[in-house]
Parts: sequence; C-alpha cells; structure tokens
Amino acid sequence: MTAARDTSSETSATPAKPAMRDALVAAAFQLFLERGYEQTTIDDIVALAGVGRRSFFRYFPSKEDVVFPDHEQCLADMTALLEASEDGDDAVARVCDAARLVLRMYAENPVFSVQRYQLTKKVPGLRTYELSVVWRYERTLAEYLRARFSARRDGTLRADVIASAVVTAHNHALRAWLRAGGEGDATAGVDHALDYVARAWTPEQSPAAEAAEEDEVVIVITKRSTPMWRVVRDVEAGLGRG
Amino acid sequence: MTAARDTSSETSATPAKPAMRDALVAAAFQLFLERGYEQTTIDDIVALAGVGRRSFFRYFPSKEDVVFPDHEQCLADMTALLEASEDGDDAVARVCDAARLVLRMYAENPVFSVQRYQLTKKVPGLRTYELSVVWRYERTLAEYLRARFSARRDGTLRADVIASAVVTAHNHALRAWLRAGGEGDATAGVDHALDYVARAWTPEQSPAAEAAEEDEVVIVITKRSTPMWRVVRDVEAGLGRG
DNA sequence: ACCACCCTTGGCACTCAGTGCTGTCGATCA
DNA sequence: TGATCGACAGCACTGAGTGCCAAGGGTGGT
Repeated sequence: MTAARDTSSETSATPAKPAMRDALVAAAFQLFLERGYEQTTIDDIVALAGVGRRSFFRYFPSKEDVVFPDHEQCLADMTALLEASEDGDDAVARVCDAARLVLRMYAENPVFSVQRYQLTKKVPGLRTYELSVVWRYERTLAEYLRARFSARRDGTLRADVIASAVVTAHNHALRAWLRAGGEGDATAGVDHALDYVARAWTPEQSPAAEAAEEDEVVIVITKRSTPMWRVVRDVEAGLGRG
Repeated sequence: MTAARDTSSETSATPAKPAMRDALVAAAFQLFLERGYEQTTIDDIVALAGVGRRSFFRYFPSKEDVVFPDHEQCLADMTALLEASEDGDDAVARVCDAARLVLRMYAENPVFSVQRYQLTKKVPGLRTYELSVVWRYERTLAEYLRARFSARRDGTLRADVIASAVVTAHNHALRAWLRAGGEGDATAGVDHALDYVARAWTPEQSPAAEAAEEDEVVIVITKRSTPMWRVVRDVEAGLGRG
C-alpha cells in the first residue's frame, strides 16, 4: 500500500489518490510495527506524517481504517465484476472469481499484507474490524447468489451458505500464505480451497460425472501404495502424452 | 434477559448473578429502544439504573457488551458440550447440536431477542460487535472439527468450511425467526437449515476423495483436454498426498 | 493583474468511551 | 470492638472522533 501510485492528477476512473493518504498509511504502519497499535495515538501518526490531526479523520473515518486502506476499492471492484456477469455462466464459479479478486489485492503487496496480518493477529480490535470487512465481501457474494438462486427451493439459504463457504475457503488459504510470510504462490492454495467447496456444492457436476459426459475420457485405476512417479507416468500414457 | 434470575446467593454452578447487572441491562435497553443506541450515553444508563458510572464498566467491559449479556455463558456451554462429546459420534452432527444451543438461548427470551435484533440491524457498531461474537462461536466449532479431521487430507480446510456453513445456516434460520417477531417455532427452521448443510457435507461427494479414505484403490476420471498439472494435482488429492 | 470562489488544510473546543486511583460503606471474622 | 475485604461511588485523566471556523492556495472569469 505504500507503493507509489499517482500523486498528481489521476487518469483512471478511481477518484484520484492524494499523497497525504499514503503518507498517513506509511507513518501509521511504521509506528504500529515499532511500538504497537494501541500504544500509538492519532497524534503520534499525524506528528510523524507532518500533517494536522483533523486531516487524518478526513481520509480515514477511524483509527482502524488506516490498517485496511484498500478494501473499499476492492469491494467496489468485486461489485463491478459481479454486475458484469452474464446470466449464462456458472454462479458459483463467478463468486470464486470474485474471491480471487481479494487474493490478488493481498498478493500485490506481500510485505504490506504480511505486516498487516501480524497486526490483526494480535490486536483484538483489528481482528473485529477485519471481520466487518470480510462480512461485507460475504454479503456482496451472497446477494449475487441470492439473485441467481431466487427461483430455487431454499435459494437464499443456499446462497448464504455458499457465500460463507467460499469466503472461508479463500481466507483459509490466504492465511496459510500469510503465515508463510507471503512466500510462494498464493494462487495455487486458493484455487485448491475454492475447488474444494465448489465441488461440494455442485454435486450434479462432480468431476467424475462431468468428465463422463464427455467422449474423450480417460480412466486410471491404481493402488495407493503405487509410487507417485509411476502414477504420473501411467496417467500421461493414458492421456496420450509424455 | 431482563427475566428475573436469582438476585441473592446462587446455588447453581454459575458464579452468581448480581442484581445490578440485570438492572443495568434493563435500563440500557429501555433507553436504547426509546432514543436509540448512539443517542444514549453511559451516564444516561447509570443515572436511570441509579448506580455509579464506574459500576457499569465493572460488569460490562464496553458499551456494546450490555447488548449481548448472555453470550459469554452460551459460549462456555458450547465448549462444555463439545468437550463432552465422544470419539464415536458424528462430528458434524455434534457441531449442529452445538449450534442449536445458541438457538435455544435466543428462543428462551423471544421478546428480548427480537428487540436486540432490531438494534443490531440498524446500528453498524452493534452489527460489527455481533460479528465478533459469532466469530468466536465459529472458531469454537472449527477447532472441534479440526481435531476430528486432523488425519484427513484438507482436514483443517474442511473443518473451517463446515463450521462456517453451519453457523451461516443457523443464523439464516435464526434471523428469519427474528424477522417474524419471534413468533412460531424457531427449531423447525434451524433444523431444516442445518440438515441442508449436513447433507451436503456428510455424504462423501468426491469419489476419488472417498477412495483415499476407505479403499486401497483410487479411480481417476478425467478429460483428455485437462491440463496435465491439474490431472497430477487431482491424482495426488485422490491418493491423499500433496 | 485583480478579484471572487472553492477546495483543502490546520487548529480549537467539545463529547463521550474507557481506565486508574482513592475514599467510603457494610459485612464478616477474630 | 477492631481489622479486613469486597463492592461501590466519585474524580481525574487519556484518547478517539466531531463540529466549526479561519487561513492558505489554486482556478476561472473579467
């Protein structure tokens, strides 16, 4: 988040990002990390940033907000993505895509994300605030699914449950990546987790059943004790590759 | 919650419930309902209750806590229930029972529960606080499931997802009952919602994943067009590795 | 160049939540 | 009767958040 965006006139659709906002975030995190969140007052932050105290609350409605400076934008992106969805495509898949949007935001600034994770992990107030942020994502997904499932029996229930499952799976993988220090590929873990829940909630299209409908199908039967390299070799052979 | 419990020496296991606590809750809700949560100060509450300002914070760590005076006890009950569970029984069913514990607490005082629902619905700060309460329930369920699923592949992921799905289903039905003014049977709706998620997660949906649990043989069905990395990933999942 | 205008910023004063400390009252026990 | 302990009230203080107003610095119009 401390990464330099445009400080002058912005050309994109986003309503321009003042330099003072970035300066406040940078000053806040510097102090939060070196002396703790609760031990840092707003006066400390504005003194380090060299701005007036009143300006802080112009850019952040509360002290907690400075820790999550980009979620508002991400939420808007998610809403836009879902609104751009068409009636034909799979609703659960779209919701998973929307969740990946959040992951991308975290992955764009690994260092910042890990620092924030360290903070939210140990400060109860920040944890609670994060819950309210996550809740807004979840409600956005749920509202989208509710509209798609409105005709279905138990449609709203299904929408709420799938939304929460998707969010939970996403956060499960995201936190694993954050615990690892932001090293490695975050996408793979999230894809796996999202697949896990998507598979559970689209049973009519379980992988085996779906594949069986296609004509180009390969069936592999093996024992658990078989060495992995040998399984891979047989699968490749069955697929006509390798 | 304003229902009269023992004001003198308590005989049950709970550490005795002072009369002043109930008086504060009653005074707080009276003012919250007639002039709004944010328009009511702690001084207003203690003035109406006829006690000192400092005493409020002796019984409630924050202004929000007075709105949820019994959740701490319910959380303790839930923990006790799960700890009393035996290894033989179905983990998901036990978690659903634990969720029903929360419903019972709401159903014990329908009037109070509906009043509180009206408050939390329109006060953002209370909604956020409620999220943190719900989160603690969810974490309790998830930790229980994690211990049960620890041997399983993706066990912690499964535990987190099921816990959130159960909590979401429970809250879905609970809120429907609250919106209806606390009339009718709350249990039926919650049972139906919990059944809905339990059915999705108890029958093993993925044939490959089930094989990894039960048999020595794994069957993988895939399309020729599937990317190789994905095939390998699914095979590893089926074999319980990765 | 000058002025009117508007937007941003800073500073001040205020409310209110929450905490630490002290004194007091009443009950219990030696 | 006197000492002790726990609950309570009152007070003073910190810090978050808000409303208000004045100063500064661009910008457009004349």
